[in-house]
Amino acid sequence: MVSRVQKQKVVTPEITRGGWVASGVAAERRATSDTSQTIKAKRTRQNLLDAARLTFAEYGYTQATVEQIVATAGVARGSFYTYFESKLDIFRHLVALIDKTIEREVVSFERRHSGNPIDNLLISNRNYLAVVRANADLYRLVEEVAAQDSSVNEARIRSRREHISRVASSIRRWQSHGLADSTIDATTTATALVSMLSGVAQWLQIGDVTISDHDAAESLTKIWISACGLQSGAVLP
Amino acid sequence: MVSRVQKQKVVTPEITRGGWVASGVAAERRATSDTSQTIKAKRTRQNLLDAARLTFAEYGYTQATVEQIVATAGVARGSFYTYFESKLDIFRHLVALIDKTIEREVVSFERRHSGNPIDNLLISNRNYLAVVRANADLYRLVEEVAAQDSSVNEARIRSRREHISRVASSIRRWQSHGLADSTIDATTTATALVSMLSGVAQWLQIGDVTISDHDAAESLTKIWISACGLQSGAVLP
Amino acid sequence: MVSRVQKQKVVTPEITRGGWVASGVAAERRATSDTSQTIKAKRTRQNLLDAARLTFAEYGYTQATVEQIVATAGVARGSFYTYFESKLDIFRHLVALIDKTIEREVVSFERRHSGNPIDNLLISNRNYLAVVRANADLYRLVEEVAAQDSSVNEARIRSRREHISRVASSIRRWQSHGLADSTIDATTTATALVSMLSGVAQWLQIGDVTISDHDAAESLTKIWISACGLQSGAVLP
Amino acid sequence: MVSRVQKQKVVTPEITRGGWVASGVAAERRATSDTSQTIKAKRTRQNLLDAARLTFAEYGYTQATVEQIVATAGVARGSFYTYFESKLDIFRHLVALIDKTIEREVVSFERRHSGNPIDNLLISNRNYLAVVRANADLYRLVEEVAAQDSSVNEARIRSRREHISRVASSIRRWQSHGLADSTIDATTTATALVSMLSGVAQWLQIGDVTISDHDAAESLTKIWISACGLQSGAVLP
DNA sequence: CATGAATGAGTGTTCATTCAT
DNA sequence: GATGAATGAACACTCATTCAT
Repeated sequence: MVSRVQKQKVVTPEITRGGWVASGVAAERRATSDTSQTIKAKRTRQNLLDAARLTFAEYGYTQATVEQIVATAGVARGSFYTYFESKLDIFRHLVALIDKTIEREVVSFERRHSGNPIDNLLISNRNYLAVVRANADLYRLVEEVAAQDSSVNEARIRSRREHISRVASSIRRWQSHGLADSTIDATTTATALVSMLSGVAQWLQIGDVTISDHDAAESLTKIWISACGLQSGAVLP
Repeated sequence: MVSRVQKQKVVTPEITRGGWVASGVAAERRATSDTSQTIKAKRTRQNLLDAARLTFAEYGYTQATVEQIVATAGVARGSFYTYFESKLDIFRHLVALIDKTIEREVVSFERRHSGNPIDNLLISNRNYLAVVRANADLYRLVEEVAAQDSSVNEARIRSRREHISRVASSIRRWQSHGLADSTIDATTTATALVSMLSGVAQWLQIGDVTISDHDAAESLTKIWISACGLQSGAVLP
Repeated sequence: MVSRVQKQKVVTPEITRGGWVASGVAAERRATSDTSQTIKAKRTRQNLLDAARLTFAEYGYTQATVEQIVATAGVARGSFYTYFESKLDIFRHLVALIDKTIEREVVSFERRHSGNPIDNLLISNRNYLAVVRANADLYRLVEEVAAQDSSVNEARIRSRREHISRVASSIRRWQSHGLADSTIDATTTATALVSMLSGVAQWLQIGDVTISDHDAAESLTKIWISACGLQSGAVLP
Repeated sequence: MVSRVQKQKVVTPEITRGGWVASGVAAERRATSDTSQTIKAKRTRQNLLDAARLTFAEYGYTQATVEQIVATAGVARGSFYTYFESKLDIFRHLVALIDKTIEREVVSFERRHSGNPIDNLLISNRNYLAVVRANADLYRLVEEVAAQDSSVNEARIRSRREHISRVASSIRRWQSHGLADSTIDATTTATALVSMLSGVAQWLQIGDVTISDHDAAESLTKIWISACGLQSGAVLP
């Protein structure tokens, strides 16, 4: 599958590193702008990111226009392309920021090989819910853009796969230490639990639900524990 | 008096019994087409639905064009509007067909008040996975379109809410018969389990996973059982 | 929330200070273009106005296409919408220019409270015929567009009503100074005379008539004088 | 200038009697339907004419659709073309009916060579106002269609020219009998008076005016008399 | 570096007219 | 003669992207 979102006006595409490369003067500037960023430039770039986020959140990816973004950012239309290749590009940058947050807030706890598994689980679930809720506006859009662009779609799938994989590892670790039910299939269970976690996280935003993050994390973790047959007092060495 | 010069493309939505009503010339034809449909007309309509499904599946909603749909269906461009108001309209018709299937294949088992709850659960979960898998192409698109159209978005939310509500009812029924853990919150648990179910269902399609529907249904049902503290031998009167 | 999928071509008119306000991307550009206009921009805009006039004159409003206009102007299709909301919008701009001319060339003489009424009348009638003849191509189209768009229709009616009203005032002023027949009804007579004036003005263009503007103005003024019973030597103080 | 309204789908035009000729099965039926009209056919045809009139009056010519007409008439879409060549064709038939009425109600009085000229004038003016008022809905549309179709435009011009010509003849006849001012130019005066008459007639409809037909006819005739210098007691032999 | 005018391919939708049934 | 499904040319309008100034 090839990205179809950026089809407009791409006249002479040149392949590099498996993707499209921009041409034109703004592109040349972008190439250098990574290294030499004045303070003002950084601020403009950030303004655009903030504006894009607001605009995407309000109108969705497809309906949002570059014009709206630059108007919100208070810069000229052409300046957008000084900092970002395309509408899709700025969206990917936005999503990348969330991924970093997840890595920082959640993954470290999932991976923690020591301490009380249940405590770690509760913390990571709680943080996950918090991060997703804080970025709910963008999360929804990932689904939208994934349907339109293969690179975003693949990134989304990869991210989910890694999440499942990390959770499956944890389960196997627990099993190997006799802390979890050894009869369950780690991958299948991880798939179910990750689906549950992210599904609930998103539903909390859009469903207008009365469940608090705190209660949700408690309940999810309880289900998680019973699904894995985790021993409550267990501690990893 | 209202300006009529700019009538082209101006959609004047009028609400009736909770839906949209068509306006314009083709609309007048459509209005009567429900009652008096030639065999040929029915065939053309079905061709368009099939073609739309294929096209949407391949290109996504946004990228798919009416032109592609009619080309696939082998009819003239204008014929599309003899049967459907718009691209969005045909999409909604497509989705409505799935909803009917779900109602038929799944809901009846969820609602079943008698028999072995676990057996009913396994059947309904299995059917749900099958239906979603069979319609995975469209399911993905619902997310995409929901981001662009409020009516689809609301339908999606309503559908999810009802699903959760049905499951919560089941849990409460089990609890009242002493078959399930009475300490869990029915709604929260139902939210988690429904999220898990639909999350897994979709992931099975897009994740290129090796888990079979059968194994997935088994595992999900097991988690479901343990989450609710369902007694394995239990039978509703 | 409102459906956003069908946004293409959906015109969402919002009333402000008695006019239409633009929406959409090009509209945002247009909004500011009044204040900050490059020389190049001004030229392009004028090119479009000129081209539109030629195209409308040759093909009529309905039959003229934006494509023809931009081809004549030598600009890209999209540029049209940088400067004008729609085909109707550019038409209204064109008509507004004539209205200004009429105001400048004719109304001032009608309103003149001093001097020889007959001289003022002759001048204003002569100028009116000249202005209408010079803009005959557009005047015809106003009738066409008025049948299709209420705002143009209302503007046309308002304009005529004001014209009649101005003439009726003149007649009353003459009557109050004893210069005109006091038995005639000012409004009815004004209606007749204005109808005559504008009717003749248009007929001179389309009727392929041999009457010169000069003779026409003389004759019309003579009829006007006799209809009002104006004293030939009369002078307003 | 060539008619541009009927441009759609005219594939193989054949010229006859200076116009376009229809092709296709409906056309063949039309060819014979003039001679062999069953009662039912006549009724259907009349229904279509009535429906077209209502539809045109409400939506204007351009905005009215054949679909609306047939829906109002309660016949099938295809049946329209059994009776009329095109949308334009039915419009011309409608206009022709008015022309006949004018001929019957007005022209005979204008042409009357005997009796009191002033009485004849008053009657013909009164009738003219009445006829135009009764057909005001269509009269407006003639202007609209004339801008789009040369045949209607030419018919309109011819009609006006004949009107002026008839009035000019009357004036000359009066002059030759010493009943009217011999110094005025008959054609120029006729042009002015006819413009006044038809201008007022239309304005009475659209201007939301309080002047009654009766008063209008009186005033117009008075102006007419003074413009021609008609002797009040004069009688043609 | 910023600007904003210019671009033009692309899209959904309309509707007069035809013609198989 | 009636029907109404099918047709397809035509059109207004959008907006991501480019590039001269």
